[in-house]
Amino acid sequence: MTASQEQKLGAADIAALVRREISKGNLQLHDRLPPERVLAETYGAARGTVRKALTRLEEEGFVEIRAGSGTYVVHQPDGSTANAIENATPLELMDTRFALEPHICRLAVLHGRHNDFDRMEALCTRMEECVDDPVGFSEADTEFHRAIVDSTRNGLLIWIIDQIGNVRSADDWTRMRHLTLDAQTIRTYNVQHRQILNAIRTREPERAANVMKEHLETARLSLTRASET
Amino acid sequence: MTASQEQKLGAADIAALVRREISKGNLQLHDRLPPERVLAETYGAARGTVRKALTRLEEEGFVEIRAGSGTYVVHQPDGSTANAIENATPLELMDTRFALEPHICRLAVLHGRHNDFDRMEALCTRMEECVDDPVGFSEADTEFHRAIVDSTRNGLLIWIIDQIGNVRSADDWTRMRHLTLDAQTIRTYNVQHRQILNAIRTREPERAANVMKEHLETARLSLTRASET
DNA sequence: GCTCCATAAACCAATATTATACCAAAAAAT
DNA sequence: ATTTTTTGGTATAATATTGGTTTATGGAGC
Repeated sequence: MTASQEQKLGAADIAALVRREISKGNLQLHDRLPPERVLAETYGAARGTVRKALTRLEEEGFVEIRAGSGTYVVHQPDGSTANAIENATPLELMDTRFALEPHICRLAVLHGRHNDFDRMEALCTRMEECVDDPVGFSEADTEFHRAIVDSTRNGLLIWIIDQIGNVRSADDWTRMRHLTLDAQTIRTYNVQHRQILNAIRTREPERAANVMKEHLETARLSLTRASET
Repeated sequence: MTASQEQKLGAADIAALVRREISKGNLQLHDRLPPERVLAETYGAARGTVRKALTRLEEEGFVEIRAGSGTYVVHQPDGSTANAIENATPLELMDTRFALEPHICRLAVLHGRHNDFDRMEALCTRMEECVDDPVGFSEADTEFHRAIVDSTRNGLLIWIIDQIGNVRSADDWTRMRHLTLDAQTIRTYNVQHRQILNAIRTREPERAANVMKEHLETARLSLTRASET
């Protein structure tokens, strides 16, 4: 398969390698790949072989070969953010949150500042006023988790949570969610939110992470309960 | 490894370079780029070639060429995705991996199948053959972590790790990384990779997660050590 | 034997690049 | 205002690069 050492590379192998470079992003859209004669040398193959590989890639729609000019990349490696996110199932989402949010709490303990905590505090009170308003609660809830990740000052994490937030607001998905949001559940969530905030405020990373885990566990339970209905 | 070493740069190459400077933010909206004659010299090409590149970029809507005045940037790089990722610092990246990968190991224990493990196994051996080849090791390493997340069958997580992989392959960032990859470090990594694989194979979620944490801790250490240089 | 595939070399045709010169629009200096 | 400088716009002929094609050769597997 992957000929690691100095094996002979066939046309198919070379095609695979180049195809991979493209999906990997090393070769981007509109890039011109090296001349056939150069490729031949770097892959240790004859020009004819490289040529076969490229012709095949052209048929597959990865590249475009222009005589006298060169071979160019014509393929967006399905960067469609939308797709991976739109198609995410509620369970996939829960697993992802399980991975991210407890550790985010630890980081919030490390990097959070007073005004971050004030913002969370405000959101807690707002949620407590929404015991009978699932929609309002849901908005505040999203913002609360967003506030936590904001306090980490980690742009990458913030961006990821942001993207995930787009899933949470997907249509049928929110509908499902609201089913699970009776007053009792909201009250439980509120208690947990307070616990999370306190743990972060008192700078206890592990406790913060654990409380977040419990919180997510609760959320997962009401989810699976709802989907059994 | 774009074909941009000491080769002669063609119009397409120059267009690609400028396009990237724009997406990256080094050239911002309404900035004027250097005169064609200067660009020609800096890129080591004739003016006509630079000209072709710029004309093409104008057609693509990246720049606007005004006779007698100059060439100006007219393009907002799709802020959301590219920016958060391109601008991520190594430390932000480490924190993010700390959040994700241990839990991903747990999920791999739950959902992984035999052929997943076989793939990881193959990558382990490949890495062990790369003790003196940092570049080859680095590739295999990325693919190993990718294999783990693949085995979770969680499209959302796979997508996230994929995005993060793009950071890892950013230019100056890889350069920094290779500095830290002496043979000794690679050997340490290899041991840890084996431990991770074994823990997943024997279906021990917590042990898998913990070994992954250790692994990341090691990586973070060699990173901070490198940046103090 | 045969076929399939890869190699190597040579040559052709399409395109790109270079180097140079000069023009026209805009900006800057006077 | 006018001149000067800078900048893009255009043209051209020589040269270099690149894909396209053909041919002859050799090896691996059937």
